[in-house]
Amino acid sequence: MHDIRLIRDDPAAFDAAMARRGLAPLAEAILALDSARRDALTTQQEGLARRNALSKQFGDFKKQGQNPPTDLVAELESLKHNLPQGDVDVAAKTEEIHALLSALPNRPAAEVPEGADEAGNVEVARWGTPRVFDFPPIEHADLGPPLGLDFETGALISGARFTFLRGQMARLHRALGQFMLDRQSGENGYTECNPPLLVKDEAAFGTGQLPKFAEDLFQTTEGRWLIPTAEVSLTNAVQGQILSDAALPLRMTALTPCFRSEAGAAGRDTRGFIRQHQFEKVELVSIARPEDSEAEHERMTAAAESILQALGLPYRRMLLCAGDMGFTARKTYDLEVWLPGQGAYREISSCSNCGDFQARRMNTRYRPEGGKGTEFVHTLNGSGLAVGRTLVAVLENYQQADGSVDVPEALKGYMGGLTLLVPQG
RNA sequence: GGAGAGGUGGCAGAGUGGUCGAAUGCACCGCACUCGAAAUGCGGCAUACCCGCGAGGGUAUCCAGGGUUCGAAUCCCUGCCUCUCCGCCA
Repeated sequence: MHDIRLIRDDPAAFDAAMARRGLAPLAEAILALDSARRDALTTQQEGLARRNALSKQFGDFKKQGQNPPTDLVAELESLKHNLPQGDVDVAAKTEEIHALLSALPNRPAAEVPEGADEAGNVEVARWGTPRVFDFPPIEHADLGPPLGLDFETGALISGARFTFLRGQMARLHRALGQFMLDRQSGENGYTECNPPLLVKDEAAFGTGQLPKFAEDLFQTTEGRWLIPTAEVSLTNAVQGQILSDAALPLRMTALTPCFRSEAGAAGRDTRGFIRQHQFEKVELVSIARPEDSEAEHERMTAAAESILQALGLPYRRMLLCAGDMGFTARKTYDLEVWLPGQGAYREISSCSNCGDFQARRMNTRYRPEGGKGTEFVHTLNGSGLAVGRTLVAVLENYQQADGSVDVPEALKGYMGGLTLLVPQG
């Protein structure tokens, strides 16, 4: 959500920022609405002030046992008749401008590169050396089934984009989640959380899924939304709050299932475990002071990278261009892991600084120490990491010629003695 | 799911139709006293928005939304949430 004052102060800069996202100029229309709303509001407030004053007189007459003069009564009568319409007028204009503003994406940070889509993303770092295979590495979709990655049963009971994990594969999946959560809540200093997976409209609005992206979510019959990421639950944990300066930064992590309808992704990644309706992810969320959010973003990205490094998975860090960033982000790093079976880098984590964009939607503020009043916090979120995609990366990077898969050193303590995944039947 | 109680400022907690944006206590900030601190005294201390160059003025907010009334923290309805008891249940 944008600060309307920012648009009033510099409409051209606002339009320029939206243009980077590929949007047509909007400031003029917004400001016209804003001006109409304020006119209506001022008129209404003058009416209310008049009513309050007259009501006081009315009460004074009554208290002295006198009947209020008829012209006083008449004016009150007319105010009583007219004020509700003024309310409706103001509410309608407020709603109109709110609807418009809440559907606009965040302004990209200055250092975010120009670009319309992923082709404009910039590689800023690369870690690890892809392993040299003495046999042709295969994709996880072919490698996985004999190891317990059961796409058929997933499709049987739930349909496309659902997978059933069995035996050693289920164990490896669990090990990955536990390992990541331990790492983030331990060394990396995030507080482990176990949040609700179903949330109210307000929460989905706060993190930006609503009103624009409802079709990407699953909704229960009684109206709650299944979280598409724990970002929604963790970030909204501070909705409506005024935090103390000393409490910041707030760092939270959670391992949760995530649910996505994948509307609009028809035909993409239909094979394999990359794009599922349900997947697990360790999420990182930080609530930070504005002046610290830049550094916090780097710290968070490093926390996500620490998992890839510990698992020995080569990756690169991409700085997303303006056109490829998510709705709420002002700056985003994607981590892309090397998948030798596909011969490509694939997204496995996305770490975003949302600035005060979500904080405004949630109305989350803090009291700066020594300062006056309150200020919106900055929110950040990142995957640390997506468990399913990490499973894919482990399979493809640690595969052997005979179709077995080595368990990475870092996971051995989580595997109950299992050090090698072996094809069954 | 059934029955009951309740939701007031950072916290606790008064307030049942106008004099209430709201007593009091605690916390916090400033000043005084003090070598300093504590104690004490005095003063201050909600949020958002609108008008105004400013000084300042105004509006709204006592969970939320409706309603009654000239006027609602206070009365009525609905919803949400919390607590207690019962039922069911992992």
